[in-house]
Amino acid sequence: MQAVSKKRLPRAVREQQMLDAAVTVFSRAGFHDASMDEIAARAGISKPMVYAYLGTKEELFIACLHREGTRLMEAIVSAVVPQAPRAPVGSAAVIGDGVLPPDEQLWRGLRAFFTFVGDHRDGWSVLYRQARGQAPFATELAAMRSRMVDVVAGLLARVIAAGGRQSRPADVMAMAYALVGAGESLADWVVDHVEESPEVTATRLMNFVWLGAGDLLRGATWRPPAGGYQ
Amino acid sequence: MQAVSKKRLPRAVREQQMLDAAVTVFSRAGFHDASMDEIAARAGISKPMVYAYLGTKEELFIACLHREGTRLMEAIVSAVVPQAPRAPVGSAAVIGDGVLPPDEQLWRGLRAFFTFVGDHRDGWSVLYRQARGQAPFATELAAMRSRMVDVVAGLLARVIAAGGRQSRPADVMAMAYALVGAGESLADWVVDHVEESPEVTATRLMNFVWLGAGDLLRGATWRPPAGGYQ
DNA sequence: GCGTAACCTTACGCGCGAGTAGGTATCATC
DNA sequence: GATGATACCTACTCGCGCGTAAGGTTACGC
Repeated sequence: MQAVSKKRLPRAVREQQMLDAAVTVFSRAGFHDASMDEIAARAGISKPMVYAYLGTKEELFIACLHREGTRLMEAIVSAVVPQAPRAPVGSAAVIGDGVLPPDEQLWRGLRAFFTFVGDHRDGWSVLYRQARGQAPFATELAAMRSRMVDVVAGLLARVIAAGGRQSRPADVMAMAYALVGAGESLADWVVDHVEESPEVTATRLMNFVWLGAGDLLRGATWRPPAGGYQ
Repeated sequence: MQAVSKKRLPRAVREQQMLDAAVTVFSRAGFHDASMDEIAARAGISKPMVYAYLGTKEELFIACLHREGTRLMEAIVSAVVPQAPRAPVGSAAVIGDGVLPPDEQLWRGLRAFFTFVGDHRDGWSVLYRQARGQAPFATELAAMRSRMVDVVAGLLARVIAAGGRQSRPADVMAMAYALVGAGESLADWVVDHVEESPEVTATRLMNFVWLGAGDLLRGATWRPPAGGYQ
């Protein structure tokens, strides 16, 4: 028999096991259709333990959200910033003063992002498919998302400044939103298409975005024909 | 008293009232936390009626999904195609043979899209915030989304062909995915920021996308530096 | 004016799953 | 080898809300 980990384990270890199980189950079933019993079973533990360590179902979900979100952020930041990051994760300053040229920063960020999604499909699902919508979590997620957007917007602003041009904050913000959205959408694509490599996906988006951004930053502007489209 | 619609109403009318109520409630509470009683109450009717007309909670939600999705599609198609559309909604052929130049088509589509979202915030929420994730609806939504992507991809392909260039389908598809994702993301922005006009948002995205696409279609390509980034 | 079909109601059954009470085994340590 | 603490369990309660049974009431055909 040699039972598999029938031993008692310290709290910290069990908590991670529970979170692993929870992420898996939540990502498959969604918040409501996931049962605490199933999560407990998959973690090789009984239900009251989950309540003792991680609290309510809602608190458990938020814990998942936090862990996965932090991991994602860390993966991206440590890819973009050459040395080990010292400043707190998510602060725009970390990236703002990086020594790498902006296009390389962007590409590294994208590659890290798609790599993370490819390696943590379940985590990604929990974050961006489940948390959307459900009232208590939406705000939590929105906060994380807006950290992402700020980082990207900071990067774009820096590119623009480097080109010696002016830019209205609202425009930069919109660009950042669009870029983040494009990334999320392609991430979904990556989740469902195992064969696509993160590198290729990152390069594709980089092309799409950078060349667009390039033109914009050089001052080019598309606009409706003078008469307006009806 | 002159009771407000205490009268009996024909089925078709009641069904629409129920769907209106359902969309509102679902969008606020999410699928699971919405109660059939509340939906019935808001529709000014009692619960068994809902079951009699629209069936199960799940079926009701799908009905909402269909109605809102169809409306969105129709809004876009009828904006892009000059005359009243005759071909079935969502078929790529409707757009493929349009007489308008591609940039105008794209801009009209985007404007119609953001206008719809601005005017039907609840409907949009139901579609893209709730249906994501929940197993039974995800496929339903994915189908609609992929119709959108196909339409956009068709448009892009047409642009490329018009420029006399070749393109690999996978690249076009990825571009379409990115564009749709960017649109969705900006749509969320629009939902939460009432002050932003659909026109402005559409123009912003158009700039971002078209200038990017323009470069790409002219054969420009961004690529990592020869040595590769580490 | 009467049958009948469609509209609409009140009032309930019942399963499912979140959360808990209360108890047992193992470890650490002195 | 007692004492405390921490890891862990079985077996329950209980509320919530989906879905329905059974019965009233209005409109319309003839």
